[in-house]
Amino acid sequence: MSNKEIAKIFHNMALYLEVEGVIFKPQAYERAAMSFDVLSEDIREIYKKEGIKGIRKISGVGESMADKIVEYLEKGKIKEYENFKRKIPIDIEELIAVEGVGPKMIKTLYQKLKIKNLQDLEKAAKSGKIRNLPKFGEKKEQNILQSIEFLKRAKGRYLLGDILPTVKEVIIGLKNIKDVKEAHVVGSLRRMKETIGDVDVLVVAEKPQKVMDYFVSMPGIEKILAKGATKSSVRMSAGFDIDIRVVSEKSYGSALQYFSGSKEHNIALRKIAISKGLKLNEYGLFEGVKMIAGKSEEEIYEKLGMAWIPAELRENSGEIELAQKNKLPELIKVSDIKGDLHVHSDWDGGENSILELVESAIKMDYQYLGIADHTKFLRIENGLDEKRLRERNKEIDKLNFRLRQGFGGQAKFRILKGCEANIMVDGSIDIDDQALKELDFLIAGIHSQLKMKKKEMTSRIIKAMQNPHVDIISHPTGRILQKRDEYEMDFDRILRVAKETKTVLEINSFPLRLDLKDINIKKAKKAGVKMVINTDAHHKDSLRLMEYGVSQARRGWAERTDIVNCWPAEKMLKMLK
DNA sequence: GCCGTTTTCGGCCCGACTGTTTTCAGTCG
Repeated sequence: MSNKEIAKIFHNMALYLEVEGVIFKPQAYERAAMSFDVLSEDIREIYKKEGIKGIRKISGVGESMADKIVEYLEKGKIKEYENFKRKIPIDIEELIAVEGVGPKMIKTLYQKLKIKNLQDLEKAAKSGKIRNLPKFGEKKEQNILQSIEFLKRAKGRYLLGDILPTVKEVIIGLKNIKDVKEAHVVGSLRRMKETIGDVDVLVVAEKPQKVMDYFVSMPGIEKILAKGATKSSVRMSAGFDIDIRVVSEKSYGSALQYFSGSKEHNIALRKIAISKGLKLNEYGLFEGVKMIAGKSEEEIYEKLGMAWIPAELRENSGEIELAQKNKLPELIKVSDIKGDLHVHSDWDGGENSILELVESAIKMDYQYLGIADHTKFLRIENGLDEKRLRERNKEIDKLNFRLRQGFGGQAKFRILKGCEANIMVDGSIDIDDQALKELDFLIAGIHSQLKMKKKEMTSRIIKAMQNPHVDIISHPTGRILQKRDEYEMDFDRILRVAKETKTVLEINSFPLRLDLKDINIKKAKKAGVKMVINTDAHHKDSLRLMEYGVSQARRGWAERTDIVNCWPAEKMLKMLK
């Protein structure tokens, strides 16, 4: 997919321009990069079909950017971008990832201390050179070091949401090869972990050579790391590695099982095998030298005396014991989702009109869509005040009326009136009670003052949950993957109050958030707290991100009873305050 | 560099917070 590559180049162009101190252009490039990111059609295909005219139609792309895209598609590089890289030989992406460091600081750091990358920055900070720079001080130096520590922990891992779309295409490509019988992703990606180290793919094929030839010549490859007869490895231009292995049909199940992990799960399984006088490895399940299972995963788990276990559960955290008793949870699926309750329209900072969002939701077979625009505190997102909120509600009423007519008078699809209000420092909500009463549901979330002490932050959220209008807490722990940790808070206490006040906690599907995370979902389920899986989409195409939230819910053992947007609309609305 | 129900030029989401200042620049969302 060329979209991600082009988005990245434009994003980097924006960064270079910002370091240069150019005004307005960076935002233009950033906006275009975001368009590419959410575009459902491949830019290369658009160009093939409609030429440069089609490119110009992409939102935020004008004459100059369209030329640059064509230049990239035809020649593989953009001259102006290459010039930037030469002129400013800094790893801006790496440095900007440090929280508290922005374009201006990067410029100063380069000019005064020749800092080009994270390593240089850490060295300078550790030797106390940063504090003496103008506008810098000891505190800033400390913050930089702290932030670098966080980044280091995340290094070498990639977001599930960045990897999965590419790997899905790889699997489709492999399955298209004649005589390929099976192709499946394994490893942490199959278990849908929120971040992935590298990708492993398993293939069954008559002629492994053909598979290897195809694999090392796929689009999007940066370099071939190894090419063998049945095992190869490539690095994608997005940075991550994909390993492929061709296995025999009779060992496919055991190879799937073995390479899917987790390590802990597999160790536990092998111990069970030993206790039954058997041996389990990637080639099969053996009784002495006789292979008694291996073709499918199901037969391996069966012979080990348990039910087949969904990959998301394989962490050796109780799933094996339940599988032995045949009492595994019935995990939710994407197809169980009946609607999305956290979608931003163009009434706030979203990209699409309510109607456009609704059309996408209907295509996804949803029964309802909850519009949750920001409220007035978030000026940057053009948050709604009481007056504009009412105007928006009127539009929703009109659309609902039209929808009923379209469905012959039946309410087959409905738009729900909501908003994502802000939880202020004292736990209050940034908008009038009267306006809140007119909504179908209210989400409240924290968007400022993230660094409060544990006790204060806990009380702040608790106070919000005790508000009789607050139905849902959005992205409850506030983490941003690979950037910042959860807020300091007493999560167990928050769960108790959520249960008491019947407040629903959100599982935010945005790939950078995935908040609640798997462990917290499991805790919430255990505490009897209900959850909702939302996308937080700011664009109609982002409604598809639902898959990521569902995957984390599955990792957290969630069943249909735990997730309110798996319920029919009426039942869900009755549950909300 | 993009965009247009104030249209081919002149705008461009903007307030809060932090750390460093002694009146504000830089970052964040």
